[in-house]
Amino acid sequence: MTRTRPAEERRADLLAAGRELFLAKGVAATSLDDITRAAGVSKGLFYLYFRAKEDLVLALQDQFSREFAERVRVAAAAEPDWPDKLDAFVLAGFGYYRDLHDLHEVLFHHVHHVHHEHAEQSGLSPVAQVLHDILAAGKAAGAFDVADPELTAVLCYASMHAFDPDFHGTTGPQSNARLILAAQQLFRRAAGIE
Amino acid sequence: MTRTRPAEERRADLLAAGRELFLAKGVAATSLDDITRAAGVSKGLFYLYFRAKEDLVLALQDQFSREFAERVRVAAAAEPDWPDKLDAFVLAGFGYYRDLHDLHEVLFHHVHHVHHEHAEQSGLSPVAQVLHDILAAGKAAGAFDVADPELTAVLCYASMHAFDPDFHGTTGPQSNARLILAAQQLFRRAAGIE
Amino acid sequence: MTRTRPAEERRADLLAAGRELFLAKGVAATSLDDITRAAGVSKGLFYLYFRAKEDLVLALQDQFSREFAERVRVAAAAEPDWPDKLDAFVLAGFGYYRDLHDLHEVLFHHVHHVHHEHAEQSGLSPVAQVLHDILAAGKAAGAFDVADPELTAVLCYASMHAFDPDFHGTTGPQSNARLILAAQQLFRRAAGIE
Amino acid sequence: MTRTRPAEERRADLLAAGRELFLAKGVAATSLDDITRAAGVSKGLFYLYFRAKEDLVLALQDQFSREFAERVRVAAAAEPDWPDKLDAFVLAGFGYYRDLHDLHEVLFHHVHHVHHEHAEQSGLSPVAQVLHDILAAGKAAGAFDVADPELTAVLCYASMHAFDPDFHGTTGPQSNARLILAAQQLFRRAAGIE
DNA sequence: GATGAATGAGTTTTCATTCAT
DNA sequence: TATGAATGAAAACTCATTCAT
Repeated sequence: MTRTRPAEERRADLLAAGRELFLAKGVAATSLDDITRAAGVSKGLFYLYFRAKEDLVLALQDQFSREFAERVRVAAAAEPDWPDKLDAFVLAGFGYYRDLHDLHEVLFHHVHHVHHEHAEQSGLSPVAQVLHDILAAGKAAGAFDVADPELTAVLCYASMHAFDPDFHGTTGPQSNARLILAAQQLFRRAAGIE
Repeated sequence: MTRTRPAEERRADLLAAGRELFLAKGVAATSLDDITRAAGVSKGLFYLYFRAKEDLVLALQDQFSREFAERVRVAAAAEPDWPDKLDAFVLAGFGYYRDLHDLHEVLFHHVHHVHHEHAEQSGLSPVAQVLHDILAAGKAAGAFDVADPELTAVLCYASMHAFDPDFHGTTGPQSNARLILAAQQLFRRAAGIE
Repeated sequence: MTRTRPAEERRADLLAAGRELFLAKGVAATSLDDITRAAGVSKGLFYLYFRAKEDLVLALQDQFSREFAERVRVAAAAEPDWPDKLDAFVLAGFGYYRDLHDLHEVLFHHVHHVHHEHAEQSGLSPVAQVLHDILAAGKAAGAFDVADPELTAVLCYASMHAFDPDFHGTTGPQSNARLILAAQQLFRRAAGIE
Repeated sequence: MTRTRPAEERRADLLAAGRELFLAKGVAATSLDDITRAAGVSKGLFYLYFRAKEDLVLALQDQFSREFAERVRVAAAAEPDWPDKLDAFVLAGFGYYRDLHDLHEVLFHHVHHVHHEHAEQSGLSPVAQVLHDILAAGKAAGAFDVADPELTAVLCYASMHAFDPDFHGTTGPQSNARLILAAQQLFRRAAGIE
């Protein structure tokens, strides 16, 4: 079983295994043994692709942030009207967040004092940035009325933590629908419409 | 130094030592040796008060949630007018969240699968419950206009994650003021006033 | 088998186990597992007495140097006449060196560039120092004729490396006698007598 | 870069790389990766020329001993008079020993039980053999007076360990001169002259 | 001949937990 | 009640060696 695979795929295998296991058991509780066993490779191979366990976490963080921001950006961009952009943002965010919130928590909070998650550029998380762009553009277009688009974007983004099933108490399909409606109302009201 | 102290105080000593150390170094990086040394007791004594290290974490989680909810409840109750209740809630929450967010992170995210943080009772976190009570009461009194007080409370509570200095990009006193104002506007709009 | 033993004895057990194993297999080839198994203790206990494997090596180095120097000093001091002092020094050194030369090699040369074995005080090894004291005193007493007692002591001490059975080719009891005689002749001639 | 080079050169490259790295970092701390990278070849190729890492060490030990013995032999042979032969032997030995002592240590002491350094032939190290030849020939010629030329050669050779800068305490050019003089006096006296 | 991706046993070290005193 | 010496199962990481290409 010493088959040589393309480096790209090996790396992807390890990322996938890490993602799955970190999600299931948390970063600290997942050993390198777990990861390499799940990826079907030897322990030594891991160190050919990552210098340490922490490197894998970092790579997954990067992957996560890019994916999430791209999803909500595309969903909002597909709508021509401003209120619809907000609703689409919420809906897309709900889907992604629901699926991956746990991964987010697990990836970004496993080490204390190291989660400067979005310390780059304007200091905004990629997702908050997308929402900010929408709010600012809508305000400039005269469609929205919001005093502080930047921090309102941050607050609304934070409110999406509530999409985490562990966060709010209720479950079931109709509960999802209620949550989306409540969030859409919140976002629209935050934008000063309705 | 085999002094017998009241059990209550022993327990409090250990809780205090754990709180301090978990905050400073994270749960995983804090050993029982650290905790018992800081509390000035032997390692064996720890197991007379807690069944495992995890028990201490659970006890601190409980302590944390109760304190936080009580603070915002009292702050809101002190205001007679409904909009002021919301503003007071936000202000008190901001102060508490800012101070203790690190502790929260450290306590609730150190191990996955354990942060069913508020899975008891109605499923609502104590803090979200307080906000829900305000929204529902205000709605019943005809002061608020909100479609889904429960989930709106959950969403607004979640938006307080943005109080985490690591979460939003900006810092400084005037940034704090902006954040509070933006949150108060959001909460009021969520309640259908303004 | 969780018997509590006096710390002194535990430490001595570990030192003895390390000495034996290092001698038998070398420092690098001896694992902590080997050491603790030989000492009949758990791996964890080792770290209650030494901070790392290297600490054990250092402790053994110290033990070794003190013992060796003391032996030859006492042997030489027991003889009143100067030539006899030299012979006694050689004889005692032969016995000790024979037994422990391997240990010496293993302890002092296992790490490159760290063996500043006798960098203290006058820069002389304790053993060379003893020989130097004899040569210098004998010279002062008019019994010896040696131009450079210090470096001659160092050279003679170094010549004792030949006591290592691996160093010279021959073996057997009569070979030992020959080696001692040759060394005693060398030392006396070095001292300018005979 | 799959250039086929003459086997001799490949082998020499690997020996050179090993010599350099072992000297710089010690045998244990030098990985095969280091060696093959330094030699500019693949890891697999190494095993075409040596059966194991240990083989490389053995080959270097051999190289070392032959070189050293040849140097002192030539130096002594160039002198017609017997006392001068001894002095020349010491001088050449000093130079070589000083330069390469570190390499010697690193090669011969990295693993215990392998340094039967000169267990072949007559059991004498090549260097001790050269000195023995000088002493025996000088004795036969009536120039030297020494009871046991063989073991005296071994002892004198061993005394050259003192040429190791780490062995004796003092340093500096005048210290070197003193050491050489002391050694020459010792050798001449060992040979029964002066 | 030559490569280098892959292996996996082995290493040092940590620490939650137990239990004889 | 209270102690702290002792345990031993894990963890992260290394590296000599192999072998399909």
